Amino acid sequence: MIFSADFAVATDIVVFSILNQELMVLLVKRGSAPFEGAWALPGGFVRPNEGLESCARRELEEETGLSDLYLEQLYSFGDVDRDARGRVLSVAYLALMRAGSHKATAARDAADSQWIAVSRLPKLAFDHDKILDMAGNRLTTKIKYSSLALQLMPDEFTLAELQQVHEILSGRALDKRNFRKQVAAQNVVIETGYERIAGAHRPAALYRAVHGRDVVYLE
Amino acid sequence: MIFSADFAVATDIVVFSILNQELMVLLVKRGSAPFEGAWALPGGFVRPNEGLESCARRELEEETGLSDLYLEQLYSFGDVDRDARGRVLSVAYLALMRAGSHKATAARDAADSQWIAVSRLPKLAFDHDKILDMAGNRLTTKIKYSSLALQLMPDEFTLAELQQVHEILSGRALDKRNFRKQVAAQNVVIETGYERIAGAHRPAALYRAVHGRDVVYLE
DNA sequence: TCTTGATAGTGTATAATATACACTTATTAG
DNA sequence: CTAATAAGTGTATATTATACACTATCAAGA
Repeated sequence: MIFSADFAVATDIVVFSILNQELMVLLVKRGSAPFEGAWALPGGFVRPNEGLESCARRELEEETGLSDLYLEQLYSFGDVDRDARGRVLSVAYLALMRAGSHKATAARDAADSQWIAVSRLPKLAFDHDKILDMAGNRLTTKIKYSSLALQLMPDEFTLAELQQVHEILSGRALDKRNFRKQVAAQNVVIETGYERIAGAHRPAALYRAVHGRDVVYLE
Repeated sequence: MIFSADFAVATDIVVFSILNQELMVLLVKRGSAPFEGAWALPGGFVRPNEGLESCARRELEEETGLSDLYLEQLYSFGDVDRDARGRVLSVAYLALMRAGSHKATAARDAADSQWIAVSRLPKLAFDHDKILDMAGNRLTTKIKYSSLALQLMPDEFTLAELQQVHEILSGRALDKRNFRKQVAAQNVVIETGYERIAGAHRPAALYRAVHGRDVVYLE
């Protein structure tokens, strides 16, 4: 070996989801030092024969019971002193969970994993504040030029629900008619033909993502 | 140590520059196995007490004699089999060199480093083709919504020169008057007050980047 | 010194896109 | 059958993007 192999490599995952009109992130409570008892991003060390994204998916499944999420690589954090135990490089991932599948979180050691509103975050372990901040920025900027927001929606959804998600992420109210015109022009959703009847009012048409779980870029 | 520390971490740098109206990338010829004699991206292993970006800058200086470039992290490549010698994670960086400083490249072991036109690339070592491809995409998309292209310009430049760079990167001709209106509206360049006299024609006003070596995002 | 050739520099009209804005429709509950 | 609630729709205006052609300044050379 002509090179030194003395890094540990980990993945950390920032999982966002919308719950009760709020942007939530999934955190785990650390069970051991360092930062024992503190909140941290789910994640863990990459195994010798495991790819980076595979590691992220496995750690998510193990620590939080979640599987089958949208996942994209975010950034790598490799400051010399970011982990007191040694030299640890973390490859951070941004993950999005479809609304309505929150029950899965209750699986396994769920007592130690919890959805927390991004607007009410505790101080996190390691440099996880920085990672989460970068993930939030990626999310809010990328919804403007891609179909990323659809990854937060259930398989079928109404346009009013999609608009709400955009409003939560952009932090401002959107005009209903203009929003619908834009969505129609983007060709990323299509009517399923079914309707949702939900109360004493006109039923809403249901839509689904044209490109399934792929993210497309809008011209 | 409660975790396995058996990764080698490297940085690889995709340095772009414009030379004679062409987009060029700086490659080095490998002097040892694996891929001995093949072209590769400059880069090398991160030292125990060295940050990722510091490593990228040091390797660039050592292998190509270049310093003081614009640098941004691109993506991390960690496939299990990407290096036959062992498990190597590479953090790739995108670097841009200001035009007119090419002489620096002739320094040191320059025989083994060379600017090659992106349109006439050889097959590269490792997964460096993939890395270079991703860097090219980042560059060409990002110039549309940021002041990134200014990092390819010398300290002082004319608007015609800036337009040429945009035309090379976007691959299409731009209208002179519209280009100048856009540039003026972006507030990222300012006249220096000097002119460049270059031949039997009206001299061109010289401009410089308002934000120096920082990249700003255009609304 | 006058003509030619070369690049710098400038404005306007039209098309396309984005924004602001209010009423009608379908349904359930009482 | 009336009231309440959310779904669904179009148009006029403002803003932004595009297409397009001539004048200005200089150096070289006749």
